[in-house]
Amino acid sequence: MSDSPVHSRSAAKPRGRRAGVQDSTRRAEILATASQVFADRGYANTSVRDIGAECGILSGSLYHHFLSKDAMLLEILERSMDGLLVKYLNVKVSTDDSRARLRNLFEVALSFVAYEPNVARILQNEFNQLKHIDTFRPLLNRYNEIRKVVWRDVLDQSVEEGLIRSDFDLDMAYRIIMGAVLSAVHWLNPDGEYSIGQIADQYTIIIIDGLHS
Amino acid sequence: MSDSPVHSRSAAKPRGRRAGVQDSTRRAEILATASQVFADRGYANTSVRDIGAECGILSGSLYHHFLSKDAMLLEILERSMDGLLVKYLNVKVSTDDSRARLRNLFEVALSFVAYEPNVARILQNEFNQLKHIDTFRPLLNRYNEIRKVVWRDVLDQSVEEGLIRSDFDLDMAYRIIMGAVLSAVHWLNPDGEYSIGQIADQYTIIIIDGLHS
DNA sequence: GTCTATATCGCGATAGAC
DNA sequence: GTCTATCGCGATATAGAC
Repeated sequence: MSDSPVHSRSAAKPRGRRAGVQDSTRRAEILATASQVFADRGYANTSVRDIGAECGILSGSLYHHFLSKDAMLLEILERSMDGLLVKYLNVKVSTDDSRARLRNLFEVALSFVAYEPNVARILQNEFNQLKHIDTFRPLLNRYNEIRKVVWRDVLDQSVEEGLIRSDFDLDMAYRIIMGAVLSAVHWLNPDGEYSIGQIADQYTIIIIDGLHS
Repeated sequence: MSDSPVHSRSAAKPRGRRAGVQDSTRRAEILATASQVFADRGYANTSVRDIGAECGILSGSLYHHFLSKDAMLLEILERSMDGLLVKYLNVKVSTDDSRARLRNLFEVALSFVAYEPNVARILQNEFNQLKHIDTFRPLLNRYNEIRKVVWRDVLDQSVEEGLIRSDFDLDMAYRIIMGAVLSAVHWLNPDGEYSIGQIADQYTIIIIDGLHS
């Protein structure tokens, strides 16, 4: 591709990385800062000037690293969702007991909320609008895989293995559960009164056993 | 009407209402349309030109009815939250049985989501940013009253009356429950497979009895 | 009550110097 | 890799004719 005339020219540049090769340093720093600002103010309310200011550079300089504001958000969300999917799948194949499997799913989800709160907040607040925009459609595949291959599959397993009653609409159960889990973005604090593991236990209790005395 | 000359001038205007007296007609129509657009595209992504277009008028004409775009959103949310609070309080004082009281709270909340979906979606997507903006602070009072006077009080009652186990952190229970209920904005359809009452029953089952078989 | 016309501002993005 | 400078556009809001 591009222009190497004879043999040469070939090793002249770690630049021209706009396509997607990662710096792993400055690029990642900027994305981390941008995540925070997007989460705090909302994507539409955040200007590239805001992001630049938080990074200590001017807005124009951001375009050396990224093609557009949209591209920044897309990269932030894609990376995080990929990591989340891997952790989910790991739990799915490595946990035998039905109740423990569900509990560990809770723990993965809650850890995501606790340790990538900015991404979690962006997804909670904006995903339902982003998913209709062409640029962000790649996120929908990941979302659907998490929904179907991870959660819905595990819920089906739980019915088969006798943990969950068979007369409850599992699509509704899934929606209620995900709503309960994702809403933790509004209050979960990794340094709070309870550990993530303890909170996963509480979710397991309320969802499987119920609150009755 | 307008200008009948003789006795006249005294009854010349239902206008000059900018302060807050309600038309109940055009004003309400515009607010209903605006709610829809705000919910669909997000508040920050909606221009006053968009709202005008959906109403069949030009953006400048909106300022005859409202002081600003912010004022439109505030009025939409205040009205709805006031109505919701009234319905909640009615359930609280009129239901004796502990389990039924909780179920009826679910039904009020789910009806709100089903029949005022635009407001519910706006609140779900934007409340956490709006609550930090001075203009929208009046909403926080209503939110806190719903949280404390309605839900938290009823949960306390439920423990006292023996419905709910006493070893569960009720603040966490409240947050989990509200997350589960509000997430219904993403899927609840009043003409869907289940009635609102049936869905309230399902919520009661999953929260009180649990999903175990 | 709506339209015409416009003021004023901040946005995303670009080009080229350094 | 960042800055200087700026383009072109669309945003909220206003003033006054009709």
